[in-house]
Amino acid sequence: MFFKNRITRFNYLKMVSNTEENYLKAIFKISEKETAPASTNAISTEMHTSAASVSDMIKRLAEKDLVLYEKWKGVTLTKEGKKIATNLIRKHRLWEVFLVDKLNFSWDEIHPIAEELEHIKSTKLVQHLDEFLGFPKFDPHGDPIPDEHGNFTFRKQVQLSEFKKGKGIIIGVDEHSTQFLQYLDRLSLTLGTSIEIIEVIDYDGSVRININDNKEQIISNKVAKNLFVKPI
Amino acid sequence: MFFKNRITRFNYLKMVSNTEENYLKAIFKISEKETAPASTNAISTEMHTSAASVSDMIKRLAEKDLVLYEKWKGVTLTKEGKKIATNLIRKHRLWEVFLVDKLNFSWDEIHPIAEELEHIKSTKLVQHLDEFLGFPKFDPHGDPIPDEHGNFTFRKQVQLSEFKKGKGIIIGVDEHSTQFLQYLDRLSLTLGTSIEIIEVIDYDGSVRININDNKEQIISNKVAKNLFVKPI
DNA sequence: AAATATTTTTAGGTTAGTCTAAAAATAAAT
DNA sequence: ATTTATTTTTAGACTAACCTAAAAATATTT
Ligand SMILES: [Mn+2]
Ligand SMILES: [Mn+2]
Ligand SMILES: [Mn+2]
Ligand SMILES: [Mn+2]
Repeated sequence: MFFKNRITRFNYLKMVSNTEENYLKAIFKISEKETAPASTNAISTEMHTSAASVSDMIKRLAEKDLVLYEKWKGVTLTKEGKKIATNLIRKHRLWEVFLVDKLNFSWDEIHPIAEELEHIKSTKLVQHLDEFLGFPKFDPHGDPIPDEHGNFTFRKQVQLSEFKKGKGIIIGVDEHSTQFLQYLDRLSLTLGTSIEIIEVIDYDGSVRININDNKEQIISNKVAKNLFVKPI
Repeated sequence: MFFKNRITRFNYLKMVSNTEENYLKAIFKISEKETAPASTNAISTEMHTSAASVSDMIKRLAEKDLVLYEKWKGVTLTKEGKKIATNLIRKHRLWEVFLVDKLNFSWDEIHPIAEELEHIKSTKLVQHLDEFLGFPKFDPHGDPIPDEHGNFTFRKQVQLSEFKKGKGIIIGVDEHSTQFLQYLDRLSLTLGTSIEIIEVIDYDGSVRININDNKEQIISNKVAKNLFVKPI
């Protein structure tokens, strides 16, 4: 194959498959929670593949300078790898906004579709989509949408389970399963809902709350742990 | 692998890859122009793959009952294969409408993006997209968008090169290359433009036309062949 | 410190989708 | 009717992405 210029050749060599993108995203997500390098096992759990497959893939990614890898010592993303991962997350979350805001999907059914849409390659498409959506900073689950440079908007948020007293507004969820999100709908615990803590029950960590100043409700510790709240 | 019910098992067996979808679409397109079964060579040209690869793939598609195939005799789509192909075309053209109408792309840059988007699987997504776009019947190139049953809207159209006298409106193009479409933009020959034939030049089949009743222009026979016109 | 358990890597194999080269069948030309 | 050209199929090989089973390294218990 012949290349007219260095840039084309460079891009060709850096060509990344959908699968490789997914691995990079998995490593990024693991690195968000842990400071240590991502372990083979952690990646294999996230990707639902065998540890052997992960070892294989890690080598390919290291070969392409997308991760730093030393045998037995786990893996970290390079600048280039991180860029691909955050861009994938950016696309995923923008498409989720599109599905909810424009196509009237509900927040519990969008994730698997965005999982496909995130791999569409055109950068112009992403820019136009971003503009069409009004440059949203958060997705329908309250997760921040990185900008084109990979910078996330931070905001102070607390797990409801750690929120001992006072009022707050639900601004995010830490679990994205359909089951959990539909249960939240049933409890009217959607994003933007205001919550007041009435009582934290010592016995099991359940929380008695007042929703939108008009309905009292007890929610389990597990639910409380998966809700992010902004104190007001 | 264990299946709880017949339907799941059925769908699993009928699982079709992106590549298989692309082959089915190629066969469909060939069959639109020719009544005879699609030849291996025709498919290999359309798919930019070797004839050997096509022979291989054809066997797999026949195994899945998506095409009828007899060695040396070419291939035709089964009902099931045709359904997959038309659905793919439906998705492709709906996404093209989305890109132009909602994201302000121009008609010459949308095809390769739609080539990726057409493989997104959710049928609910297609329904919602269709509704969001106002149930369009034609895409930005004037090609008909099949409905969910695979039925195309037909309309009478003539190649401009066959249109000897009188007035008409441009309603479609037979070539979708960026180069051709950008050239049409330069000539102001976009969809909806009215055209009057002034003269057909015997020597090389060029056509002298009047565009929107205000500009005379000579266009080559090659351009005229690739423009579809509705007489008025 | 040894024994045991866990994690990670290697070895070897599979499938989808591609290729080139060569053989077989069909079509066209003499 | 032969010969020649074209088309199609087969044979054999390659890569990406997966797998299981076994070996090697590291971590945890006793
Ligand atoms: Mn998601
Ligand atoms: Mn999300
Ligand atoms: Mn197109
Ligand atoms: Mn089109």
